[in-house]
Amino acid sequence: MLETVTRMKTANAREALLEPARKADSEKRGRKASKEVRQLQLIEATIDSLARRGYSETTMADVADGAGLSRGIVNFHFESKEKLLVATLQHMYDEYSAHWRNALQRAGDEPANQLHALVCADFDRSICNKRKLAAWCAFWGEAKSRPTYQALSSARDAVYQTIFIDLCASLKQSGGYAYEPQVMALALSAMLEGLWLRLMMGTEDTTRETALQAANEFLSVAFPKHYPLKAAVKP
Amino acid sequence: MLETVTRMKTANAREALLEPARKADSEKRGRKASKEVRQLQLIEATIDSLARRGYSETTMADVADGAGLSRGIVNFHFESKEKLLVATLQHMYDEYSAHWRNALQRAGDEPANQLHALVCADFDRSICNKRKLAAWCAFWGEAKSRPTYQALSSARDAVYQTIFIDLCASLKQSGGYAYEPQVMALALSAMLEGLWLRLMMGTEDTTRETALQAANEFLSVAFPKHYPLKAAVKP
DNA sequence: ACTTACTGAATGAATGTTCAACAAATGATG
DNA sequence: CATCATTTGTTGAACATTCATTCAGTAAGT
Repeated sequence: MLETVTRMKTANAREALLEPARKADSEKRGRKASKEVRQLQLIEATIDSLARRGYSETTMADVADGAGLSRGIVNFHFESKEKLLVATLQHMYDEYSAHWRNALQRAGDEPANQLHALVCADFDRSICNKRKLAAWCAFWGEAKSRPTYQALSSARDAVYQTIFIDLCASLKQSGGYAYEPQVMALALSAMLEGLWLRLMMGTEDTTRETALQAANEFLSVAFPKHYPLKAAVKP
Repeated sequence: MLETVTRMKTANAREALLEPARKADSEKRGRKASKEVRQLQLIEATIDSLARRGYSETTMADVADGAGLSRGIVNFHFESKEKLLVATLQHMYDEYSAHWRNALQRAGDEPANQLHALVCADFDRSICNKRKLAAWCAFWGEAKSRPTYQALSSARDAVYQTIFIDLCASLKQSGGYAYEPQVMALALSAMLEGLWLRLMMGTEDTTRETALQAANEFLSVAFPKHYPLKAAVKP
């Protein structure tokens, strides 16, 4: 009605699966697509809305419009707004989790490389961009008063923290440092989150590059034997 | 205008300031109180509501109830909900700003002492408590999509950051360190914000004491000549 | 008497949810 | 293969609720 209706077959559905966030305004409002595709599509539209308007201004209508679908659609695929938001948070959590686990695996067995890989992973474009950071922050703002969000909202959860502590302990032993691993791991992970917050706020003095630079500087002063200080960056 | 609200000093105002969250159902709903007292009272009730229910669930009715006043009261003292929230954020900003400026002034002329004082100030009970942190985070979650909040929402603003950079530069010179002051200042201030975020989330592994400990550990590894590593202590 | 602070019911706008109707895919049947 | 039946996905209007705002009225202070 709003747009011309075109027949959409399985080929198009597959295409939509590969490009779920596309703005394609032509075929989307068509007919069928697999349940998973539609849900993904709605979740992406939710992230968009969160990033654009913030948590409190994100409405079902805006999500539906953003996906190019009708108003009632969200309640069909997700039971309620609340459940849509939980699913969205879960999706972001899964994505983030998979990302750092993958980075860790590719880093080999050397603890110093592993820690560096984790730090770098945090500032990867696929994870660390305005849209996603804004969505994360929208959830953070509500997490304290919503038990359901709390568990998922700290992207860097207990497992992540444990790995950080273990890595710090390894480096301490091999480098002969004096600090307490738990304390250093807390300082490090807190700094990473703080840099995210800075990036999200969008003060122009902090970019993804300078944030990564600051994180590396931290590694250099905390673990000088493993990350010798020199110019790792360019202007 | 908004600043004058937070800067009032009648006897009644001070009394209300000391016991802002009081439930007193007897005298409050009574009749008169100075305009400033009422506004302060409503701002405190707003912080309560933000901390208890989060930004999106904070309603005018809840604020009015929390203050023990009638429904229409907020629109009388503040023109709208939006303006109430801006005034609340401004109030928190002023308070935070005054706090670290005061700490800086008391620290004397030694840069090392000044930096340490700023770090400690961040974890002072009067500033760093569940209620206030939750309110900060509520605003952070909305800041990106609200220009009005953006300027005020980064409690540690441009001035603060400049002071950090200058202090890092001073310490670099007197200690002969190799880092770039800007980068180190960013790492440090980001870590402080990240620790706040942790505290706010309320994961039980992070307390005000362990957060301060982590911050001091950072100072020790970044500026070893100025903060020799040993028992990190509290004020 | 006059001003100022305050009340609380009324109002209207915004928004999440429901649902009856509809359309597309799939399956069944001859 | 054509036709009908059933299931599944989708729509959009109607509904109910929540909530910010308004305002006429009231009471306290001066």
